[in-house]
Amino acid sequence: MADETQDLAEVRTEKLRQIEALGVDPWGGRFDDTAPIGTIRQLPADPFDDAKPGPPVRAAGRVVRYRTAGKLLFLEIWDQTGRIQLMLRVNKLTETEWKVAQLIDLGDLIGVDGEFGKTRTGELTIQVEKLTFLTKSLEPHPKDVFGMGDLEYRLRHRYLDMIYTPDTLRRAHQRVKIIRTIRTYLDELGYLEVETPTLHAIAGGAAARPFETHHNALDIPLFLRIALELPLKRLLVGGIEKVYEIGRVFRNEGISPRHNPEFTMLELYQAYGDYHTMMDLTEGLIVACVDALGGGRVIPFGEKTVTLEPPFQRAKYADLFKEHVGCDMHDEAAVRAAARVEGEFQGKAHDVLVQELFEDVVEEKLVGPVFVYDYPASLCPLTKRKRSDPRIAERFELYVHGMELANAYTELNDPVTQEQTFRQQLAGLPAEESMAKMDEDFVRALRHGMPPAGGLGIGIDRLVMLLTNTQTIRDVILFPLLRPHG
RNA sequence: GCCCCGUUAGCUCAAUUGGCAGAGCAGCUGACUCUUAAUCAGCGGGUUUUAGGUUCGAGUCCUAAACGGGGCACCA
Repeated sequence: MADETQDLAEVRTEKLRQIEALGVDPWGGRFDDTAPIGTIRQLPADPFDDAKPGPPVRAAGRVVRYRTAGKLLFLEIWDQTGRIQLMLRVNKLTETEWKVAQLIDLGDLIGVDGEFGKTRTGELTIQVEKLTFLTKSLEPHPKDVFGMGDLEYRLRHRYLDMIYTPDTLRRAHQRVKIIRTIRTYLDELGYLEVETPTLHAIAGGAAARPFETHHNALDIPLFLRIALELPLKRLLVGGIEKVYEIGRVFRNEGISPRHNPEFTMLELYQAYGDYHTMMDLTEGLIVACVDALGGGRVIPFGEKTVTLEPPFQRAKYADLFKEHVGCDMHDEAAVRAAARVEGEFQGKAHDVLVQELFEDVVEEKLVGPVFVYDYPASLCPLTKRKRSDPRIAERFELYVHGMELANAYTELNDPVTQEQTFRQQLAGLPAEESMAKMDEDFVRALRHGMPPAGGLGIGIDRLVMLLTNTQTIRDVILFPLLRPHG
């Protein structure tokens, strides 16, 4: 049959026809009451002995190895809890089952009933008494065992990556565990989880280019949200005193190991709190996540190590600036001089230069975890100013190894100041780059009285990167954005 | 948007100075009732990402494009 050149997929299609010809459905069906392979492997295993059969088991999974030995056939099947070897013997199966077994390819899905035990060489094995074919794989799978090398191939075939790169599936499970831990933690503190719109008439709450779309019936432009902030604050006005949302936000910007155009944010707001409230909460939340993963509080991150042991360091922005840049952040002449040394563009507003110096000079030195607090006010249009120093906003960011993990404010609840900062362009920037867009409806909400509050945002993807020792955001998002490819 | 690098069999990778496009795994045929990265014997498998160019001759050199990676810009 194969004396002609045949595509690998054609060979599989031919086997599919042969399975059908044996009266077996190659696409399978309901197969109940299987045990996870990981559970089966925990059962007591004795060498096979027909006089003393081992425990009966039923399993299903994907065939990842196939070895023939004459009238014996060894397979391994995989499910997300593990792998196990199957032993098929010609005299234990029906003629049809044995013929079907000869037509199995790597990647096919099968179900088995049999006896659990050990082979002579000690391998945990199911000796198969009944073989149920569940699904034919018509495409060849990448080779097993050595893993997959090409990142593009892995990303474009994530389902294969999940099967053949164990870390990929492990990270997907850890991500779920982290998010579930966050929900449980906040729920127990009395926070109410809500869902707010992803389609916004004004893309506010952050400074980022939005994705644009259009609603046909209303004939209006709409934007995918770039932040969760403004709807959640309206809920504070409405009386939900502790509120949070975990949701997707969209920013029409560059892609990098730390940026995906759509990513998952946690934002939460607590009435009558402030940014110090949020520091304590952030610390508790992250430690709860670390503990949930069960790998201890000292975790590897790339070549480095992170110690997530509370209390985290807390450092004033101005002090760090003074320490690493070498001058007072409020000293305009000195800041300009320092900026010149760093090659920063002159003519920018003072606070912009301060922030650029901070990002260029200070950030990389922050090992963390460290709460950096008290930011230059003009960079923070949604943040309350310090009563004692209006140049300073009550904001913190949490840094770990130069990565921003969390961002929090004492929320600005003064509608007059809010309207001013919305109208005020950040000096030196054109209108479309303004940090915040005028949202009159939001200001109106504030005018009805928003309680003083603390607010917090955490980039979930980056948190998962940190806690799962992953160096690229593409590997904590199952389907990161790629350019479509034939 | 800019700069640098990569793309060879289903998968992972070789190919010297520009000189016959190869290996392992996977696949196919056969042997084998305890294998396990099985083994043994044999057989197939390629528009070297694409389109041009230079050359007697291009996987290799040149130009452009596609896709990807890293960096920059953007990302308060």
